[in-house]
Amino acid sequence: MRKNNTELSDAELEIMNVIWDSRGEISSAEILKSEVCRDWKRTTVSTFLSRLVEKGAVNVRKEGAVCLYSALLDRSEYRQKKTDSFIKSFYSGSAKQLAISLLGSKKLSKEDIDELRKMFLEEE
Amino acid sequence: MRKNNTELSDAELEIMNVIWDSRGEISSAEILKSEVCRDWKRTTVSTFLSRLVEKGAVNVRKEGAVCLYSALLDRSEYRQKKTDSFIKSFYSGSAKQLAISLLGSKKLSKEDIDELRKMFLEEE
DNA sequence: AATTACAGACTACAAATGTAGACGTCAAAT
DNA sequence: ATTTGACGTCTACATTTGTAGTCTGTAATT
Repeated sequence: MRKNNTELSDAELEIMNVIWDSRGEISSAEILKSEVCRDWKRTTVSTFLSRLVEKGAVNVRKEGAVCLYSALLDRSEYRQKKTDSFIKSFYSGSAKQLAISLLGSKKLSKEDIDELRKMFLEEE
Repeated sequence: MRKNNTELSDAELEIMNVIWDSRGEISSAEILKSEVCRDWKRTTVSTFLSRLVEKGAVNVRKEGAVCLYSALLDRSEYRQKKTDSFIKSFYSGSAKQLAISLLGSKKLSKEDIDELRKMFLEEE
């Protein structure tokens, strides 16, 4: 997996998530079948795929008439990078503020909070 | 403050943050002086401002020859919306996963973690 | 072999975005 | 009053992004 400064558009990221989820190689037919692609035409998805390849985020291998795609861009690395810039843009760079916001947002269940608290306790 | 479906570009958001930070009215001269605008030409910033007004995110009032800008878009609301979609895009919709990632990311100091743990305890 | 059904490549095009020059104007300094 | 300087508006343009049609070749079907 390489470390680069790729930037993905929203649509590209959605496709990328499908590829990442596949862990390995996935055909465009498979990708097409995924939920996220429901509202896109075949050729639209193809365009996104080509752009992902252009950007070096994805590798393509031809198997007969079909193309098989696999991720080159590292998921955690990219996620981390985007999380950092997200925090910078929306929480003045304060991860703590984001954490507080999550806590107040009702997006965490009682169990989540309980589990997280335990993790927080181990963090000493 | 209105509730709408405004979407801001990266550059627009940076300007918007300056306006939000000002709490009230701010002139373009002031905005220009801010750190984020360091690498932009005056007219570039002006363009962003116009677009923010077009999008209904910002109100403009003329005071003599100068324009004074103030936020119409609600900051917390927008932040919350973007946080939700961020979590969806990068953490499969799991706020917990994001929280865990924050914990592991070294972006929280010991004190932060301590404080957060206390907040977590109150959350029962 | 001829036909049909996919799948990949190429081309196109509008909207959004980043970037900024040119021009006009109002206010301040001379 | 004239000049200078700051600021606002308008226009422009390249790039990126979303969206997809068409053309072409291969694969499966009859």
